[in-house]
Amino acid sequence: MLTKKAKYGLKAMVHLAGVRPGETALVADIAASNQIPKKFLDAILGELRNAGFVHSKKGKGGGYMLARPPSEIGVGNIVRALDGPLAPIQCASKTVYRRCDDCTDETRCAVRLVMLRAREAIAEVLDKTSLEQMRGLGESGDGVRLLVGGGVVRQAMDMA
Amino acid sequence: MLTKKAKYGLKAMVHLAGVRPGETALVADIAASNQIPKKFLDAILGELRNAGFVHSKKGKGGGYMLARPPSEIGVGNIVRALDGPLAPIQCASKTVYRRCDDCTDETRCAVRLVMLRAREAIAEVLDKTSLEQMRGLGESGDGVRLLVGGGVVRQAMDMA
DNA sequence: ATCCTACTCTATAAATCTAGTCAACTTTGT
DNA sequence: ACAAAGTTGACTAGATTTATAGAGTAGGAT
Ligand code: FES
Ligand code: FES
Repeated sequence: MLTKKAKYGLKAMVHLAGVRPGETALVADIAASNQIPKKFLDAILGELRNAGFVHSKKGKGGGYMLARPPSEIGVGNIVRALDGPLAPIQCASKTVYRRCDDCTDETRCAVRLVMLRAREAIAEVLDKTSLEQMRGLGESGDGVRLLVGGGVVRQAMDMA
Repeated sequence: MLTKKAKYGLKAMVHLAGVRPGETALVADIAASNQIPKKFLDAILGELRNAGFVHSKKGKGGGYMLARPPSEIGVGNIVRALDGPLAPIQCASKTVYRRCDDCTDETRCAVRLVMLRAREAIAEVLDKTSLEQMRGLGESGDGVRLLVGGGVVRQAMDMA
């Protein structure tokens, strides 16, 4: 189960992907727009900054902005930065593998082998979806239309 | 991330799938074989019993046994019983859907739409794998060939 | 009767989620 | 140069869930 930290982080990133490039968004605004506890979002954006996903600027006119264009940011990596490995279990992770103390033969552990497949399935979805594509999902009329490639889409709008 | 409860539960179920039909396995034995804290496993098997996956018998010669043949038990349902919905986020669950308080328009929420796809991918793996098949994974020599005791099923394993 | 086994209840340590307070930095007005 | 206001950042703290341990209770076999 995704933690609220990751959920809020993703919502914030989607929000940031919606501001015009070069401009910043205030934590207070992001929090209000998405109904996220402000102080929690503070900490989350701090982690995303340390992980290199966003840049921050203090003082008047400050705020947060994406560090790279949203088409180059993978959803899976955002989740990894906030919630750790995608794999349901650490011994099935490819990025942050860690042995299970309680399994003697990892290569024949049924649980691990099933979860490896699950990890593959999750990564297939999350790592092949860019932040831009994810944002596009929410923009499309009724969520049925899929978008292809990284090229895209409508750029207008941002809620007031 | 799968909790340890589910991980231990799955290991216990695999163990139970390995005893001869009609016979029982002791909690102490399952715990020792799989290096699971006994008292925790006690509670886990209790939940699995309440969920109807296993039967228990007290007294000498007692223990636990599967309630149905392992080929009729889906791995996804075991996980659901212990850790709740497979979906990374509740609003993306099909079995235990619950609205997000913090999202105004659920049908256009980018986070939900992505997680809906993730849920689909996870369910595809976990719901189409039976306990028997999962156990078979651990039995096979190196994960490429897999034979299942009883009715032999050959199953190609894509990735590694 | 007594042994074996599942079951229940209570308790402790860690992680998660949320709020509050104050400190550090950056721009702007004078 | 200086003060003030706007903004992120860091530190503490309480409520809730997760993971584990201990002691003891209840039910069944011989
Ligand atoms: S090796 Fe990780 S669950 Fe068995
Ligand atoms: S509706 Fe659940 S995350 Fe938006």
